[in-house]
Amino acid sequence: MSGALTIHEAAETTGWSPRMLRYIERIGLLVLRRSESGYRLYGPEELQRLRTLRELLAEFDVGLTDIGFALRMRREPELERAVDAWFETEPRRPQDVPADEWLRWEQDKHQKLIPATPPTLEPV
Amino acid sequence: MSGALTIHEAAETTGWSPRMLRYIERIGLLVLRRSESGYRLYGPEELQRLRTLRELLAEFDVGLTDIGFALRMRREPELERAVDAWFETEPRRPQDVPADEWLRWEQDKHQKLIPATPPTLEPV
DNA sequence: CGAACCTTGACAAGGGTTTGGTAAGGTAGG
DNA sequence: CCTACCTTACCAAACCCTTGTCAAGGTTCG
Repeated sequence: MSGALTIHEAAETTGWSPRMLRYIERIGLLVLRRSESGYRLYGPEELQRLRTLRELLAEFDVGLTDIGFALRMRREPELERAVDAWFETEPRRPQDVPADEWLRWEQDKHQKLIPATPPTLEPV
Repeated sequence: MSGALTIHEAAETTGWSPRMLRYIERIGLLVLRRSESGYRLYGPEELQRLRTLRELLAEFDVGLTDIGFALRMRREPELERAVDAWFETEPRRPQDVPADEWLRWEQDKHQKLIPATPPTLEPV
């Protein structure tokens, strides 16, 4: 086999395990070409996306299912519209929420889960 | 208390349990006013959003955490940008990728391919 | 005052997610 | 032909999400 990498080679250069590479394909985050005999083929584009995905998850402390949901919203415009509509109904104005209360919530939320990344949030 | 409902009353008219109403607030999906003594106050807008949220989850079979992630993307533009960027199939230039990898890719470009299975998936 | 609310915090059970491992069988290439 | 890879399918441990419930204490109001 020449050219594209097989799953173990892809695992080495991307930092994912072969098991996770199959999982990532299974949840729809990456569509892979297959060789005639059914082997997954990882080209440079796929490898780069896998590396970027890794950084994305680490940097923002999100999970694969989160990205899976983002994908679902992109694929299902109805879903995206429904979610957008839900967020836009009756936007609560900032002065409705005391600033210190809001800050306290965000601190609590992150102090257990995300030690590394500070929220950097703006009052909407 | 000026017309707003307390948590048990809100639970009855929205179909959520009091426990879940607190949970929904905790994950940031709803910001509630509080009475002087700290009681959560549910006004007509909150009640409507809670009903809509219920329908949203049921209709599309998504979870509260999914909506929580959508909320995070709205609050953290960096995250949204990163996710959007990942989904873009960016045009791949050779310098994005190690030279030998690119070479192997070029050599393999015309290999016969088996189309990937459509990304619609059953749960594992 | 006392009943019936409310608050936060904690424990827990059931189910889904994540990730690895292993097994049975097909494929690639020296 | 042999070895090392690949495939799918299943079992499993560790974790997280969902949801209920209970405890200790504050509030409302008859």
